[in-house]
Amino acid sequence: MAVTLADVAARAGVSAATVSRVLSGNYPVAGGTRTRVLRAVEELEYVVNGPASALAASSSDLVGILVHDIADPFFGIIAGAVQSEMGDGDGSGGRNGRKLAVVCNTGGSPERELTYLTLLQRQRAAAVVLTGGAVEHPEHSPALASRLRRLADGGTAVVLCGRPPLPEPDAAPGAPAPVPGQRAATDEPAGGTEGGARPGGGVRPDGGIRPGGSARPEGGTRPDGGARSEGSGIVTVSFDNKGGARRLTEHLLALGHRTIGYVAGPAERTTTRDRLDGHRLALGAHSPALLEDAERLTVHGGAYDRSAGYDGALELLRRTPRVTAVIAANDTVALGICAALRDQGLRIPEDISVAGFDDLPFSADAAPALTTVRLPLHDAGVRAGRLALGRQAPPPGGVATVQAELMARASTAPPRAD
Amino acid sequence: MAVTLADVAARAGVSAATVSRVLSGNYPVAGGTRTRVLRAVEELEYVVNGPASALAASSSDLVGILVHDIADPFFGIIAGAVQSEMGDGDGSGGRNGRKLAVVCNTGGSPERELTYLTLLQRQRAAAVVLTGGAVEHPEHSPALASRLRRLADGGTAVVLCGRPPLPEPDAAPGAPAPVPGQRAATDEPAGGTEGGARPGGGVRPDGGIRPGGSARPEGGTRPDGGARSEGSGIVTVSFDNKGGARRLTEHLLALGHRTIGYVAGPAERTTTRDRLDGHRLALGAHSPALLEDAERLTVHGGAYDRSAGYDGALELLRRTPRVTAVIAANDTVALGICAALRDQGLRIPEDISVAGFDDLPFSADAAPALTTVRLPLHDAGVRAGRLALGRQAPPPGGVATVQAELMARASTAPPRAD
DNA sequence: GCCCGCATAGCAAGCGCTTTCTACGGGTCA
DNA sequence: TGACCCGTAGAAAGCGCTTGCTATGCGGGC
Repeated sequence: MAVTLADVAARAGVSAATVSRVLSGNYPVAGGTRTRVLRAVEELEYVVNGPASALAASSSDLVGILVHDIADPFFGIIAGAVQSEMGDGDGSGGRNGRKLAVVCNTGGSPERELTYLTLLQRQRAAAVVLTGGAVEHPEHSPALASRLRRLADGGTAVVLCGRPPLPEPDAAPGAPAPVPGQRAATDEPAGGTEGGARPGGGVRPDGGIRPGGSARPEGGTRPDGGARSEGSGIVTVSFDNKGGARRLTEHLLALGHRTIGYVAGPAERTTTRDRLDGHRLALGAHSPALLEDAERLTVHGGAYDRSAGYDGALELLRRTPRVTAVIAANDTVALGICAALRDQGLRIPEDISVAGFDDLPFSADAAPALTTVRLPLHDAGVRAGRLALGRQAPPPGGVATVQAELMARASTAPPRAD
Repeated sequence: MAVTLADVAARAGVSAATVSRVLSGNYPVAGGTRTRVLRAVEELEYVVNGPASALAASSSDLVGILVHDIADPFFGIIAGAVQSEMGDGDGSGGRNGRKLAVVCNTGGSPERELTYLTLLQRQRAAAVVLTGGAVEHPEHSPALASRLRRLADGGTAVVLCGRPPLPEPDAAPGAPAPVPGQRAATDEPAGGTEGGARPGGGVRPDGGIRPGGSARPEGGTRPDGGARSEGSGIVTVSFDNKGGARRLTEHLLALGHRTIGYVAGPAERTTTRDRLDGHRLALGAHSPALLEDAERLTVHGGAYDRSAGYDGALELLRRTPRVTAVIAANDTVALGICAALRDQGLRIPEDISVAGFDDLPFSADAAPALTTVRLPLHDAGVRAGRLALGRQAPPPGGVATVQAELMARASTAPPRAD
């Protein structure tokens, strides 16, 4: 670990400053000098000290990706896509060439989500991408929103992918503390402290002055500067869960189903709610009567996993043996449902239809191939990645919505005619 | 971002040093002072500056987990397990409480693997866990080994999970030649490597002073302290791919199959080779004649994914229409094989048996339920995580092997009697 | 009653890098 | 020919935190 900038400088016969400049490539350095430095770097196998560099530059090349369940391909696909955008897209090769995109597994726990966010904030991450539905909780949601805004204020790009945009920080603008109960601007000294503590006054390159409550992180010093522009600097790539769910249910209705079970995900997830909303929208549009039964035909699982589907299907069958179709919270749940149904001696789709959501890779291979709703997860991830890096202009209003497409396959068919 | 240690110190009416000590909890601080500091931290919503802290302490709480394909549950499960071990196991809440475990997606590319390793080295990561089979390449392997050893020398714990241990750094690969004296430490317990690697000698904070001695078992302030001991400080949790594959083939042989196709993974992965070895071992043990056919009955896919299975199965069928069973590189590939077979009008297992490997969650839900070999991925990940943090003593010889268990299910049956 | 030692807290010196600001040589424009 | 400017490189001041060493206050042993 010993080899430092100074070592390289000595070897190349230049000053540390020059080496630094060669490495970051944002300052003119004569060709010969550059070559000499590069060779010294090579010979000494010099590797920049990230922390030191981050400290001095008050920025880092860490990008955090938060996922609910890393073992779930849904998140894996998104995360992989985001990560694929982190390379040095501009081929500059400079220090800002490559970001260290890291994925953090929250396990669906709001606390861990917050913990990771703190860790990321501690590292002064360049960007944070939160994937998957948000957890709606009267206590957690405001805490999360406030932490995200604090991050954004600190210059970290925040992107939400697969969840609804943050609610407006209602009331009094100008204060970074958006949440009512949240210690109102108590510590507003922040600005003052800064000024006072620093004898050097205006030396601070970025945050130093920042007049008023301008939420916008500093302008050009740091690469991500210009791109984000919406109020909070928090952009969203949301999924059309509602529309997709609606189309799926319409498909089932069109096939003739009238008693449609629904094995939903955890009630507090926005994804769960949105999909359910879409489902009921379709039901209601078809006939109010159907809507009345909806409640009874809905079972909430504790997670988006296989066993939730298995158990949910059993419960559904117990409550309403005559269901002719079951919609799952997602494809994984659908697989569990299929298993349960088969164990009960029911054939799919002859005796009962099953539909999933997401169109994960394995869905087309299920037997029978699963009818589902395709979400362009990869594309969404790519987009989120670009947004995070400021390589793409944020969508108007800061929110982009990606569409969901019905994939009608073999697991759904008209109900038996008996 | 403005609030610094100094701000907190000012607010609490103490010095920055004291605040630092309260936060890291490795130095006696009077109760009242501690409370005051903690309150100030609370009020100012202070968040440590990671880079600064890492720079000063020359250590960080980053732990990198490298995976080939983040969208593949195989890796997701391992990574999730590793990550689950990163919490503050001792509940100390101190700075060393929580590590930022991040997963990096190499996409199976050796270059990206190296790139990530550099990035991690740059961050002075506390540990690095490499998961999944290694890529065997005359150029890449030495480069990787050398980089890993450099990491280890720099104090980063390196754990290999699911791949064979690093070969001995045998003589004379002229290159930036890794560490001459290093190997000697093999028989040397603990201290050797550690002490030698640190020119600064007594500077290391470790056991340093720690007055008061809050009887914490873990190796001192800095985690990796004494735990790793094998020569290079690189430990391995390897999978018994060979044994598992062997048992799987034996199962098929016992059922009566004699023409067994094999859709393998990319040829250069150690996982591929090991599984194939196990397969052929079983074949050879049964009858040399079978071994002769093995070559012709093996198809290599370009990846461990569904389409490799689909295409591989088709190719196999083309070459040898009379195969009665097909073994897949892993479960995902098996699914692709099943799809192809079904598309060809073959029934599983009546017409042809199919077996996978890994026993991923969806395998039990496939139709028919997939016969496969179960690898305790979660356990292995947990173990790797503990090893990485030095929370668990390294296994003798630095290598632990986890066993594979045959899961005979419905996708395999005796061959048709025609 | 004095001195020693212990428990606490502060001082200040860095950690390795970035980034002004300054220095300097040579070419250019009057 | 002299004042300037441009292109380069170096000196040095931090970035915010950790930690060895030092200072202070107090209780107890002789």
